[in-house]
Amino acid sequence: MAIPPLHRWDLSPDEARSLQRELADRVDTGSPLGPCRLIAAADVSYTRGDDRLFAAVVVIDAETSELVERVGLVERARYPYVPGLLSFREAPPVLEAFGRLKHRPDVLLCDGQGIAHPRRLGIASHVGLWLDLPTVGCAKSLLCGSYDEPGPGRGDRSPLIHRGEVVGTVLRTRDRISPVFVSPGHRCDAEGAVRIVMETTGNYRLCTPVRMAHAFVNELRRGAGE
DNA sequence: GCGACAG
DNA sequence: ATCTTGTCGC
Repeated sequence: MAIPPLHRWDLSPDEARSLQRELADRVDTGSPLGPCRLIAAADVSYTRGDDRLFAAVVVIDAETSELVERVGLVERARYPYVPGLLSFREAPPVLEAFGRLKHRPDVLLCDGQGIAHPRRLGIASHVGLWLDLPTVGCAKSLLCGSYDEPGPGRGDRSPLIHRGEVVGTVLRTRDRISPVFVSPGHRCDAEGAVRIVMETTGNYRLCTPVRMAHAFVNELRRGAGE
């Protein structure tokens, strides 16, 4: 099924930021996340010398934790990395890869922020709007906002606040390990975002779907060049 | 003006 | 993200 284009991607940084403010109004972070049988995750990696970009989307069966399907691709980066504009660089290839899936996942976990973004449109939210699919932002580091250090145990959390708003959750996925930054992408609330991440996290800091996407994307780099 | 800044 | 050596710990 083809993805209906929401907008162009070749925008100047100023135009991109303006568009983010408009799109942010369409993001739904009030709906609870329903049952998730098929969980997808996306990740992107680059090579150093050239401008090649590798993207991957994996689909995992929530019950068995087994890989159901995966799609990977290589293409030229068309946008530079600009803090706050990550989706303009990574979303296009992720959407392309997602579009080649045979299955329709119940949720997509993205490596990056959801609404925990200066203009409330991190890559997870942006991709969620394009796909009209529940998405969750799973970032390894902070982009904006402040928080109190969460407790030391797995499951301990602390709200991430930006300009007086709760934009996400700083979540400890493993005892005594640095927390991750979870935020709703689209069609999902804060509770649902934390729930899906906790349910898919094993003995590693990052949840299984994201780890599998990361492993696959690196596997692609190996067999396609570097 | 200064510092911060997902991947 | 990528580069890069050793090192601490299960």
